[in-house]
Amino acid sequence: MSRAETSRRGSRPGRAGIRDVAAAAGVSITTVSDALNGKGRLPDATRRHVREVADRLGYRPSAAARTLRTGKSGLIGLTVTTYGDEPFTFTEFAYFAEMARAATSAALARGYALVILPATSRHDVWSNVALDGTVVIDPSDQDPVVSELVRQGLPVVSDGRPAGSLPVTAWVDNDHEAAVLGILDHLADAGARRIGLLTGTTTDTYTHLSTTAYLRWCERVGQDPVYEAYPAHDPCAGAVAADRLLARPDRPDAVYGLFDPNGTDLLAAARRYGLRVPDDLLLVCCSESTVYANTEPPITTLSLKPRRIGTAVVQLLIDAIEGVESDRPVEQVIPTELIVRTSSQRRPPRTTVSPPRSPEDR
Amino acid sequence: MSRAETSRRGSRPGRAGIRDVAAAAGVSITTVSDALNGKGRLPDATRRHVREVADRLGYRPSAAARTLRTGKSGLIGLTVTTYGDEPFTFTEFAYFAEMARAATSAALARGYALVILPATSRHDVWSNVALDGTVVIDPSDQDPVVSELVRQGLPVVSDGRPAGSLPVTAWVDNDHEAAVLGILDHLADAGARRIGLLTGTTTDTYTHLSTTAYLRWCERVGQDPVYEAYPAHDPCAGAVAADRLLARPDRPDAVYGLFDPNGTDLLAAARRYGLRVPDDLLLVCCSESTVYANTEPPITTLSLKPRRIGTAVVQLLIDAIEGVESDRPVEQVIPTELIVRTSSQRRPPRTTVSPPRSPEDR
DNA sequence: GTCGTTGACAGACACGTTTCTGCAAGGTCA
DNA sequence: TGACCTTGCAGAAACGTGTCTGTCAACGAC
Repeated sequence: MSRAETSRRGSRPGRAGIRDVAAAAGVSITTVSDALNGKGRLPDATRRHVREVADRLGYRPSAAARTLRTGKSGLIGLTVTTYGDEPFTFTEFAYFAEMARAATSAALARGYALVILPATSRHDVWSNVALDGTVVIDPSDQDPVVSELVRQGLPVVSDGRPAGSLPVTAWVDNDHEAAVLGILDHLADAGARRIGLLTGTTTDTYTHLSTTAYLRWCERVGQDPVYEAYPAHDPCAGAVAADRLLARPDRPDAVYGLFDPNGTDLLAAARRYGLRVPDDLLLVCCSESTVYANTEPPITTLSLKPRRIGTAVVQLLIDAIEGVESDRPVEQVIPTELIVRTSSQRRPPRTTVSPPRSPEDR
Repeated sequence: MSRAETSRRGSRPGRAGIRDVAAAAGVSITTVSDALNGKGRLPDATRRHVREVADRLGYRPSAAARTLRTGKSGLIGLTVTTYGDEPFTFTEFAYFAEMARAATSAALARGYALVILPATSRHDVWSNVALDGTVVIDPSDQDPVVSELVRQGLPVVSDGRPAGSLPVTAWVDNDHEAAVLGILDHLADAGARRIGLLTGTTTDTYTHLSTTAYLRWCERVGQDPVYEAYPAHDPCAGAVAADRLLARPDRPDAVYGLFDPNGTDLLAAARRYGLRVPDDLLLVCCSESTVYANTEPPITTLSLKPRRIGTAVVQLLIDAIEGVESDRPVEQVIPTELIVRTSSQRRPPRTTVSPPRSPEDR
């Protein structure tokens, strides 16, 4: 009687509130909440009745109100690095796309959604969204965003071992040094005498670790380093750097490229200089792209396993958010995979250059 | 005196509320809110003082509370299509990555953040996040998610002209029919006599429109259609389909591939059959990838301009959210760009197959 | 001297949930 | 038969903002 069926003045026609459901079902707000969330102690009949009424009214609980009350939003931030003017860039395209895809998928499977955020400290955007935690990709040393998030008590998991004393909750990374050493050994085994490196000028951990590992390997085997660096976010610069590397007087007979497009860049440069791959030049690059299976010749690639990384990062983050005591280590090293193709293998018996055969020959 | 300096029992050490700021500044909650949001009528001295105190306390307004109060969350959904088991997939990789990048960038520039959501109607995820509006990529006919969102009164902008009578707020798309016709004419001009198509088995609008345009073009010029279809989300199937297309007795002398990896797939298949590109086979594919500038030979590609599309979609959506009366049309057609490279041009004077020359020859 | 007007702020409510506390009815046991 | 527990549900207090309404002092005009 005293209950207001009109659910106050501001009742939007398209949005039914929990009060409307309670009124329509003839029960209290508490009962509706308990029935829909599977809490409290209610007989199944009441539970079913409330659910049926809620469905009929098309009731959707307000995410904002739930977040305000429970303190959990079900949202995870995904922070990506920024280069120069571009407010936001997916460098290492296929890597990031795959990683983001796996992360999104893993998050959704546990009921969370991902919010894409820039690494810049634009407070107005960061503070406008209620996050339960954040995934940070390759944070820089003393990253202010990470510090701020940690200060607020939010868990932060990073893709990439944090440099310095960045206080992240957990991290996942490849063993980049081991990967580079493995590739260099692989190339040396294939007969390379002077191995060159195509690297980046940026200061991220991946570039730094890989370059350092290369330099140390050179020192160990007594080879002079032969490398060219370029800003990795500029695709044209990569082609130029590949060209420079092969134009040097101390031209390498094998090259490892740290970034995704380096394979085609190096292949094109090799063609310009009349170098045959793999006869005159062995080639490996780090890439997640499948195009290298079908280039001429197919190019050996190093996969960083972004899907495993994306999945692992999100699992760790959600474990931390929910306070789950999982048996997952908080510092995970994901093994890389070297996909060996023609470009890094000298053909042991030198066959004639065979013209492609049509399937009828088989 | 009666004011509680301890800000109630549940005061988290890392989180200062608006009450704490008010108490520390010696003013009321109203004054703090007005000072920080630039409303009300306050002397500049008070405004500055409040801001200074808020900064000192590291005050960040609660996004959830603000959303609950104002009804605006500053979040935009980005819905991507789902294929089979994969809960979530970025097909047409580079296209989606570029589109998402541009959309994120445009949204951030206007103070919004993007949430990645699956097209499946998993209500638990959708209703857990407060959205101001949604971008839908290539919605299917009678998409239940779109209907539900519209029913809730949320604006929905689609990338791709909506099929049927889907009630979206606005849409942006390329003129796929014109693009296909342009490519077919381009290939015919280059001397193609029988043009084949590599297409998909999925029912999305892009595939449908492109295939239909191809069939109509064939009918008009009196050519028998020569095409192979495969599930676009399976990369291996693409290679097989490319092989099938070139193995047919009525082998085409030119092929257009609708999907990103088709270029390398077709190139590899052509090599297997001993077909030279472009001499024996003209090639064009739809792709945003830059690898086709450096393949041997470079492959002509059609760009759908995903960055312009991503930007336009977000601008339209935010205009609708904010009720801005912009002069932007609610149905936008973005022109495509054909990047003509070697693979679709017969060399007018038939030169000898020149071995790659080293730069010293120049 | 009183009355409207304006500036500067405070009190209180509402947003829509979740959840703690509590109450009545009915069953069980000493 | 009362003490006590369980069941089924209702009331009301938060969560942290934004904002409407109202108060108090100062001030000029009649």
